[in-house]
Amino acid sequence: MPSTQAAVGNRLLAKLPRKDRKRFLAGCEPVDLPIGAILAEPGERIRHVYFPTESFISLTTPTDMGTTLEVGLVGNEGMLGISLILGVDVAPLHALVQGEGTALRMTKARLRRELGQSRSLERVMKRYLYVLMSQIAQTAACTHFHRVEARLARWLLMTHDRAHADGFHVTHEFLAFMLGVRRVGVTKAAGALQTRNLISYRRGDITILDRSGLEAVSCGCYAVDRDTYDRIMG
Amino acid sequence: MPSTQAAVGNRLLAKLPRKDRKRFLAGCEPVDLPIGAILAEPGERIRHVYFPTESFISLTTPTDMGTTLEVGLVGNEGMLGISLILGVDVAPLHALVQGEGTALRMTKARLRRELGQSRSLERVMKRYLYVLMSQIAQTAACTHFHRVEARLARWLLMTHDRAHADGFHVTHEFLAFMLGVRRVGVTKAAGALQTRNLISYRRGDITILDRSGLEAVSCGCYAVDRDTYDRIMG
DNA sequence: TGCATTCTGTTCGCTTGCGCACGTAGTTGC
DNA sequence: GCAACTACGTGCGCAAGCGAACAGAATGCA
Repeated sequence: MPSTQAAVGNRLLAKLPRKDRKRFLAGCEPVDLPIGAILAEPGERIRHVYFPTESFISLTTPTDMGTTLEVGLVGNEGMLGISLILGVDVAPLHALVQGEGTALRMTKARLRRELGQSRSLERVMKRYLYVLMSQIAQTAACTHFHRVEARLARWLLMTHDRAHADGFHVTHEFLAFMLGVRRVGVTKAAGALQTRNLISYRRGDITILDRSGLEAVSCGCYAVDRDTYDRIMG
Repeated sequence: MPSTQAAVGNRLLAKLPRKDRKRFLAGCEPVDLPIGAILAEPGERIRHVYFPTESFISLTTPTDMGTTLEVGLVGNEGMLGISLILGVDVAPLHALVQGEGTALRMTKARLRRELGQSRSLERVMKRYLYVLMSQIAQTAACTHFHRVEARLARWLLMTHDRAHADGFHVTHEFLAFMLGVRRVGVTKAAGALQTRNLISYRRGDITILDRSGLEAVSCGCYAVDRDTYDRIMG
């Protein structure tokens, strides 16, 4: 994939003016992110930032009892390592590759230099941080107030947006991990969605059949997130 | 209160170098924040930033069904309106004065100018944003996994830190609103804490009797937040 | 002093989700 | 072709929290 293509592949970078983008891309290294890879751990140093093109990444908070909750999802609409823009090179969250595929990667040092040279870059990254922060707050409320089925629907829609395909691989076990519930809870919720012909799945392969149906089942949180992104980034 | 005192009154501003702080304070206006005042609503324009000195402010996310969840708490260790540092003058969260008292206030325009003149100011604000973001993520997990009693204990500790007194005014009804649970749930949890002599309350007046006891009852989230603040800001 | 209001305590039946355990069907590997 | 493994389905009793309703106690105001 030529680098101009790759730029368009990440919607954040696509927003940069042509000249800035060209220089920025020259400092990026294309990488393939394998599923399950851990790109950041809370409290640990950040070495690179990642701009997913095909891949997507889950941001999770671990808790005392070993449970986990996904609080953010990063695909080609965003980036990983955004806290560098705040001058903090320590990761606040756990980052796990959830959908394998390509991404662009840049070193911390290089990013710092780029930020000094492009106001547009700084602007885009700042705005994205605002969106991400809003998403985390929304997730906090959603997780508390909404039922597993609605939350699952939201998760599927968010993932669908970032997966560039109607089907993707994810087991009930993994979903339970992300949603912070039991595997059985996911099995039930997913079964209900399948019965209504909104999705179909088979041994880890989930296919989205009816997006608008899912939106109806999901809580409003999905729409809120999307609107926030459009309002701030658009 | 003379302005140098007021500076020390807010721990964020206290971190500025003497010269920057002096100029910054000259641009601030001391205000009294009455309990219940709404200083920001999601989606609305931000006009001022606030640096609480005695007062403290709840950050909440409203949901579709009229319920609410507190995702952050701002006292003299922080500020309200931090999103301006990201170049977005639209409030992401609802801000409600929870403890009345003094604060310093600055207009959006003036803050913009100050940010252009003081790298220290920018640095401090950026780091605080990181802390706040971490706190929101932590709250997401806490709210989902921990029982009302533990969450209440955490809330009381956080508020105690910001109230500058062992006693403060808050009803079960209000607490329920913040924690996103029924009033009855708060009554039960608070009753349990009172039975163990950790707190005492009477018609809206809560007094903290045993901080370390509360820390034992609370989930680890309180300690996590405090440690993050110290690590990043200290 | 009396009445309305605010705040707290308690009860009842119900739903969601939990932990645990076991069953079953595809899939992989020797 | 059989064993081992992975992924999904189901059932059980249990606890937390919900919605609704009502009762009592403290306070404030007329």
